[in-house]
Amino acid sequence: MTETDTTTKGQRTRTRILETAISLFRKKGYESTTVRDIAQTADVAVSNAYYYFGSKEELVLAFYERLNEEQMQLVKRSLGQHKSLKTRLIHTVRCKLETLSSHRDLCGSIFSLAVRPNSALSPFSSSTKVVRGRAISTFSETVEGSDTKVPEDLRAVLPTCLWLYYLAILFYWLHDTSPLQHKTNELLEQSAQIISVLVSISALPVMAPIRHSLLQMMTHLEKTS
Amino acid sequence: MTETDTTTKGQRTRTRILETAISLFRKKGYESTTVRDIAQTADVAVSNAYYYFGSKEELVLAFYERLNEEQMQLVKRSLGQHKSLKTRLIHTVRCKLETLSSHRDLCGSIFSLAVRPNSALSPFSSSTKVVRGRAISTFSETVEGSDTKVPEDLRAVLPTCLWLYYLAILFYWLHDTSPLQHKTNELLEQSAQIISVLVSISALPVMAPIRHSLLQMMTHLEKTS
DNA sequence: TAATTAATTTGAACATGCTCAAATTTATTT
DNA sequence: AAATAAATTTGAGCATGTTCAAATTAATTA
Repeated sequence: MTETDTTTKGQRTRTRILETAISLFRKKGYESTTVRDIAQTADVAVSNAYYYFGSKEELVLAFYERLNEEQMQLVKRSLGQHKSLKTRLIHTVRCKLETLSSHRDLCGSIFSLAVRPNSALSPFSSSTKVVRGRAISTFSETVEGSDTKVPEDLRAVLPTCLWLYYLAILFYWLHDTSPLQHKTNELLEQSAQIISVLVSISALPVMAPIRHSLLQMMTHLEKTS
Repeated sequence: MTETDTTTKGQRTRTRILETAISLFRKKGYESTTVRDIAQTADVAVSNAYYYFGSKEELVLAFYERLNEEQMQLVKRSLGQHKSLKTRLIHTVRCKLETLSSHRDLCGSIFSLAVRPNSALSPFSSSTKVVRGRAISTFSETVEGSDTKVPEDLRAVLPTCLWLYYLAILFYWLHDTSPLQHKTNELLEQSAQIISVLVSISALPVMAPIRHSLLQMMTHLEKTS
């Protein structure tokens, strides 16, 4: 505790516990990392860990937020290399999965927790509003910077749609047992192709009713959740 | 144990445990129903329950299968009343949700379990292959009986697509806190509209590449999982 | 500085999913 | 029927997430 260290003892303990937890999660995964493990490694009583974090879930949420930051940075680093919506979308999703790739089982656990209604981790809950907003904004960039012409009205809802699309891919990826998850890769390329073609032709007269329905649906959904 | 009862003692115990479990799940939900609860109510030692069911999860899987049966019957009862793909799809999904409506929290728990990779409950795992197949076949009927013209090639993959679509709606429904889940209903109607229009125009030349991509994607996906 | 309040830490438990070796019951063989 | 094998049942106990009252330490007040 030097002179310049204005942090309180509790804050330091908290940080130590969190860092220990993340490190152990990285090393051994979620299930295999015991709260007792964490406490012992952080040189602290189990109940002390619970003084700072209400549950093991809360600990993993912190890790999740950190992964999110990594994802966004990795996406940004080389998104500019791609011009078409298709390749940009593939790049974005691929980067995101890349970030998660060394923690697949951990992500599975998080996803499972997040999917439970009333969970604080739920991607639709208000407690993840900030993180969700940032995630969606990533897809805004993916859309905005592309040379694919996107109808004005569609532009407003497309990022959210793509974020939902990403969640679906993520879900598939979590369950993909093929070597190196190559099946997810194929799914990604095929589906990105479909999406980009759909967006391209969305300006055609035949697509007008669909575009209209989609807009109505999305705006309605965003009203509350 | 009458003369006509050819069941073995074990079979009867197994059934008793299962029925007890389902009844308790219905009454108190998944989390609040303890294996000890089940065993005690079924007049059996905890370890005896584990002799018949490898885990609590396995018990809930049986419940899930039963709900599935109820769903299918409810769908069939009045599917014939609807002709267009759109109304048939809405009817099918609505019936399925209806069956689950009195067990929303339970379904949330099941869904959360099911979503976890390596889970026996996973909708993609081989242990749910039978149930999954039946669920998809329901959507086959939904498609087959409609007066909407579906291109031959699309017909092969559409049921699976609709089943995936149903899972998405189900997910939304689980998180829908609006009164009587009316938002889910709106989502259902809008999205069913979009799907039916997409299917209708899928035969048009503009849609050829998309249809082709979709087919390739779906057949590739179905190869293993 | 002494007293008091607040923040932090701890060890001892609890609840629940699950396992296992041993006991008991049922079925089969000789 | 006796002996043996197989199926069923049990109680005791483990592992892990979690809680809590009490102890200890740090900060504040009188």
